[in-house]
Amino acid sequence: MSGIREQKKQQTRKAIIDAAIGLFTEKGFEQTSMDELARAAGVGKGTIYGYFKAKEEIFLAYCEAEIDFAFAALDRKLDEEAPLVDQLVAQTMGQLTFVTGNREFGRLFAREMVFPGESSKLASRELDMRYLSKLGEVLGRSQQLGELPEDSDPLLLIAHLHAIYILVLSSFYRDDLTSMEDAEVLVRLLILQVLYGPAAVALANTEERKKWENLKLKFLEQREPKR
Amino acid sequence: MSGIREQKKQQTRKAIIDAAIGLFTEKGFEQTSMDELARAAGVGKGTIYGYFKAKEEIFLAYCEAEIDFAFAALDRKLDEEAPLVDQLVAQTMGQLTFVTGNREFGRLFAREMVFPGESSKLASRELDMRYLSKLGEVLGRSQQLGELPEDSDPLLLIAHLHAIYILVLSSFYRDDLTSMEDAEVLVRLLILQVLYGPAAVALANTEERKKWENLKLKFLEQREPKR
DNA sequence: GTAAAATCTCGACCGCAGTCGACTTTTTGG
DNA sequence: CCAAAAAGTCGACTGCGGTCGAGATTTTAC
Repeated sequence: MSGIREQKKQQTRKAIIDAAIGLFTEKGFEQTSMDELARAAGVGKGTIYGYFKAKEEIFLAYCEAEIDFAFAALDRKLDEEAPLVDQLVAQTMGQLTFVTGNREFGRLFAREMVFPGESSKLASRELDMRYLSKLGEVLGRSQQLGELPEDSDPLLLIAHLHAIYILVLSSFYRDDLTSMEDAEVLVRLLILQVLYGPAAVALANTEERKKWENLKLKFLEQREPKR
Repeated sequence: MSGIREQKKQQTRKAIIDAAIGLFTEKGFEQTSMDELARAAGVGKGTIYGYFKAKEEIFLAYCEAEIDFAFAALDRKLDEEAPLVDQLVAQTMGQLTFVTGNREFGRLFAREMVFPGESSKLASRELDMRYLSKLGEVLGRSQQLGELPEDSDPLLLIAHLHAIYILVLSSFYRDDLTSMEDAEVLVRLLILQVLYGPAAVALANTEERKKWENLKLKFLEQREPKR
């Protein structure tokens, strides 16, 4: 009745997450063992599993904290007056920069978000909601301004933009993209294509098209030689 | 000089892969232990690591065999006379059906292909080459037939189609899609959008649009209630 | 206040992927 | 042909994530 138990539980939970944030940030996720984490949190190892189903779930809790921060920063930078394409590119690149900031962290995070296991399904859904609704706002404003055809379907566009984001993230982890500039070129072209159809490359400026030609060369080169 | 060694090595390698195919197919990847695999292959556990860097690498070798089979089947079914959109949808759905045939296998496979670790980067690159060149052929034919604007960039289109494939795969693993019919609706609409711009939904027939409306509802429903 | 029930805590323990170094087999070179 | 070097094989061992059940702590019921 008194709720002593509930109180303690909150404390313990916090202790675990705090310890995780410290250790993961310091030594990385894979390099932190559960024994270590338990010791740092001042609880038995078994206790942790009363709060989290798996190590991976602690990782997601850790991510949430980081993401809150990153999203807030992104929001501040977004310019609502800029052209639609620029806003979308900025949003996508912002996410990308954050996720790939630490390569190993990013890969784990991407894997969990894009192909979640049973245990991370809920967490992943919650996280990408925010991202999707952000895009929804941008598109909504734009549609009202007449930048988009009236009969276009916002959700379908969002799906597509999400697809682009995942693709670029994947390209990064497959070493098809090696710099953020390259990534931005690809993102911009893909977004142009979605918004304006397959002839959209023509809309890019000369500078971008040159960069794109280089990117293509690099890509094909890496695959052609049958080795 | 005699090459006895080389010969034996090929044998051993084959024995390991064969054992893996048998066990993975029968009991699944995660349920098969390296000790078991070693016993089945008739070698010591340590020996396996002379042939493969990690369990995951054996998994990819296993995948290659499966994929060869699936691709051949797909090729036979593809109708070169069909409209571009139908061909692309068929190709994408074929892949999807294969990969998700076994849910757990598919998730592991997708994770390795889309966000490969250092050890699987090469294998993943080789595998998706075939898929990409397949799409390239289809698009090439189509461009010659004038179904596509002359100034569209095939590689960019391929990138986009790949993005769609990954997105739909992801949606499947996030339970946003629960049937292959749903998946096909989404794939078709996304492809239409890429080929003909954001107003393309209008190109779908009434039946598909109804299905899409249902899909959207289900999607939003699952996210709205703050629980 | 107390005894029974419910809940939480703990670390020894399990099964696993991957390593290591002692041992065996093949190749080399004189 | 033989001994030294190189290459390959092996399973006991290590460290890890996750489980389990005995015991401690809180809540409930009277």
